Amino acid sequence: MKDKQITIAEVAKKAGVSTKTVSRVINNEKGVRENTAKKVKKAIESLEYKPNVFAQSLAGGRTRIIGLIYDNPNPVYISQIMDGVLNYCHKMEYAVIIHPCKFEKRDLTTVMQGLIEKTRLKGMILTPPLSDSKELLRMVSKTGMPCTLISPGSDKIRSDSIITNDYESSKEMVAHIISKGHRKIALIKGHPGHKALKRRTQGYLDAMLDAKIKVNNNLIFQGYNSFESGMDCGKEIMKMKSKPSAIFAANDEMASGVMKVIIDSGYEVPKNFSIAGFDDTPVSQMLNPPLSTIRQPLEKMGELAAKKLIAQLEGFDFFENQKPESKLIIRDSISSI
Amino acid sequence: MKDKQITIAEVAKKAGVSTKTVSRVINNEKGVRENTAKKVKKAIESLEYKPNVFAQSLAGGRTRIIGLIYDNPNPVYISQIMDGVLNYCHKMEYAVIIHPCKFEKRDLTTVMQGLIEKTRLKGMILTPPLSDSKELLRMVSKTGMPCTLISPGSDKIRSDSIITNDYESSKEMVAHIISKGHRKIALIKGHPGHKALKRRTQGYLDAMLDAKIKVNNNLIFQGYNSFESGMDCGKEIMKMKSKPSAIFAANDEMASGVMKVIIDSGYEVPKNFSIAGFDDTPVSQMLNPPLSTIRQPLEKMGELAAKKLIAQLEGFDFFENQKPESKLIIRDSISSI
DNA sequence: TAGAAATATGACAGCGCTGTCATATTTTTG
DNA sequence: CAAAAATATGACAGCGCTGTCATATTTCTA
Repeated sequence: MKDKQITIAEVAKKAGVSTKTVSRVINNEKGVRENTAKKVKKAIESLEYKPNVFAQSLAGGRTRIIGLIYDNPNPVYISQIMDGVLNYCHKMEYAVIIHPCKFEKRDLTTVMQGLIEKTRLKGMILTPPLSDSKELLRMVSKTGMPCTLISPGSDKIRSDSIITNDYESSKEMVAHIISKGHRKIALIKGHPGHKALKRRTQGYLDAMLDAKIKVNNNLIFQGYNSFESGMDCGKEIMKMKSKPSAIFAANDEMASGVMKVIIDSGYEVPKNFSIAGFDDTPVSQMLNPPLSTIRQPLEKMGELAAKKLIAQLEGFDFFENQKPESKLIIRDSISSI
Repeated sequence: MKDKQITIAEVAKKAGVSTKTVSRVINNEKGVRENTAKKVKKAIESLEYKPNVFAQSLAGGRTRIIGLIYDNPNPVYISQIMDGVLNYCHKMEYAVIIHPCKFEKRDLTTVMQGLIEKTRLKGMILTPPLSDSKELLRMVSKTGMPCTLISPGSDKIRSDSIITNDYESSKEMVAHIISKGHRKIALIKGHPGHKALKRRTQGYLDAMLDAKIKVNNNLIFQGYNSFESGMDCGKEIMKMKSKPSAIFAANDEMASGVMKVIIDSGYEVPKNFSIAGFDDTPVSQMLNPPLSTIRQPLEKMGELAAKKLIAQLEGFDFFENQKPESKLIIRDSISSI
C-alpha cells in the first residue's frame, strides 16, 4: 500500500542535474537553459514522475487548492457552475474543495474560517446567495484571500465578480411579452435574500417603463424561489378579480408553481395566461406547455470564475471582457393577445 | 499571506511534552496516559492548533482523501449523492475530490490512474454507470485501493457496494398499476449501459409474472434515460394500433418525454394513459399531472458509501445492514380503468 | 580580451509532521 | 520488595520538495 514513489532526486540523477533544477523546470521558473530543461523534461517523462503535492505544499507554502462554497441552491444550477469550475481547475492542476453549507448549524463565518485554516485553501468561489453575505465577505477580505463572486446582487462592480446580463435579458423577456400585446403583466419576485434576483425585478420594471405601462403594485408578488412559493403566488392571482394576462417569474420553479395552479384552476396556458420563467432548468422543456425562459451560461460562468481566481492567485492578469450572455429561450408558454 | 501557523512544537512546549506525544494525541494512538492527553488537548485548544495536513501526509504517508467519480449523470442525482458523501466526509475530516468524467476524451482507466497518482487519493466512490465499468474496476482492484460502488448493476453482491431495492420498488409500482386494472402496460427501459436500471426492468417483468399477465415484447421499449429518448418511445407508442393503457418508465426524464408526446398527440394523462416514472426528480411534482414515481434515498446512499469506504480505510468494521429503502410516491398520473 | 554584469546551476537547510527505536516510568509478579 | 513485564514518553531522522544564497558559467562591455 505504501507505494514507493519516484522522487525528484531520481529525476535529477537521471537528468544529471540538481534537484533544484528539476524543481525549477516543474514550476516553470525562468533561469533554466533550454537545453537543460529539455533533458529534465525527458527524464520526467521517462520515469513518469509526478510531483508530490504534499511535499510541494509543505516546502513551498503554496497550495493549489480553492474552495467552491454554496448554500442550498438549485442542484441543477450548482452542478453546472461546478462543471465549469472543475474542468478549468483540473486543467490547471488545482484541487477544488466543494463545500455545501446546508449542514452548518453554526455561524457561517466561523465555519468558513475553520475550513480555510484546516484545508489551507488559497482562494474561494462564492455562489449566490453567499456572494452577498456581508459578514462572510468581510471575513474573507480580512484574511486577504482572493475570492470570486458569482452573480452578486450588489451593483457595486467589483473586479472579482462574475455577472451576467440578468437585467438585460429579463427586460428583453418582458418586452417580448409586451410585444405580444400583454399589458397586465404580473411579476413573481425572487427570494429577497438572493439579491441577484433583484436585477430581474429591475428588468421587468424598466421594460414596463419603456413601454409606458404603469406598473401596478398589485401585480407584483413576493416569491421565495421554490415551486411551492410559486403556487402560493399563483393562488393569489387566481383570487384576483382583475387578473393579469401574463406572468413573469424570476425563476422556473416559481413559474412552474404558478402554472400548476393555473391549470388546476381550470385555465389554460398560454390561452388564458402567458408565463415566462428564468434559468432554463430541465423542467422547463418538460412542462406542458414548454416554458419560455432565459438560459444563463452557467458552465461558462463557473469556468470564468475559476479563471479569474487562479489568475489572481498566480499573479497574472486576466482581462476577459466577454460578459457571459444569457439568452431567451422561447417555447410555447406565451401567446399573443 | 504566508501566514505563520501554529506548529506541533508550540503545542508540545505549552503542554510540557514532546512533539511525538502531541502527535499521538492527535491521532488517537493508544499509549498516552489520560492525564497527559488532557494537558495536550488543553494546549491544542488554547492555541487553536490545527495540524498541517500536508505535513501529516508527507510524514505519515496517510492521506485522508477520497474521490467521488461520476460520469454524466442527472445533476439532481449526483448532487444528492454528493451531499451525503460530503457531509459525512466533512465530519470525518476527509477531503473529497469530485471528478466528473464528462470532459475526458482519453481512456477512462488511464485518466483515473493519473488522478489517483497525482492526488494520492486513498479510496473511491463510483456512481453508475461507472460502478459497472469492468476495466475501471479491474484497474482499481489492481491498485488495491478500497472502492465503494453505488448501485452497481451486477447481481454479484460485493460487500463494498450500496444497493437499493430498485427491483422491489419497481415491482411494487407495476403491481400498483396492475391493481388499478391495467393489463397492457408498456415499459420504457433505461440505458443499456446503466446496468442498475436492469433491476427496474426485472421488477416490471416479475410483477407481470406474479399477476399472470403475459409480457408482450412489443410493449417493451428501449430508452436511453433522456427526455428525448422518452419522446421517441412515446412516438412509437402513439403509432401502435393496439396501445397500452399504462406506461412505466425507468426514470422520470423518460416518463416526462412520453407524457409530452401523449399530450401533444391530443390524449390526456391519466385519462387515456397512466404513467409512472422513477427517481422523484423535482420535475415529477411540477408536471401536469404530477407524476407517480419512486424516490430513492440518495443522500443516505451517499452517506453510506462514504461510511463504508472510510471504515475500510480506517480499518474498523462497519456492519450497517439497513438497506436504504426506496418508496413509492403516488401522485396523479395513474388512473383506474 | 579582461573584467563586469547577467544568467544558470547547485548545496543545503528546513517546511511540520510521524515512524522507529531507545529510554523512562509504572505496574505486576513471585 | 526486587526484578521482570508492561506501558508511557522522548530523541531524532527523514518524508519530498522549495527557498535562500553561494558558486559556476555565459554573455556583454569597453
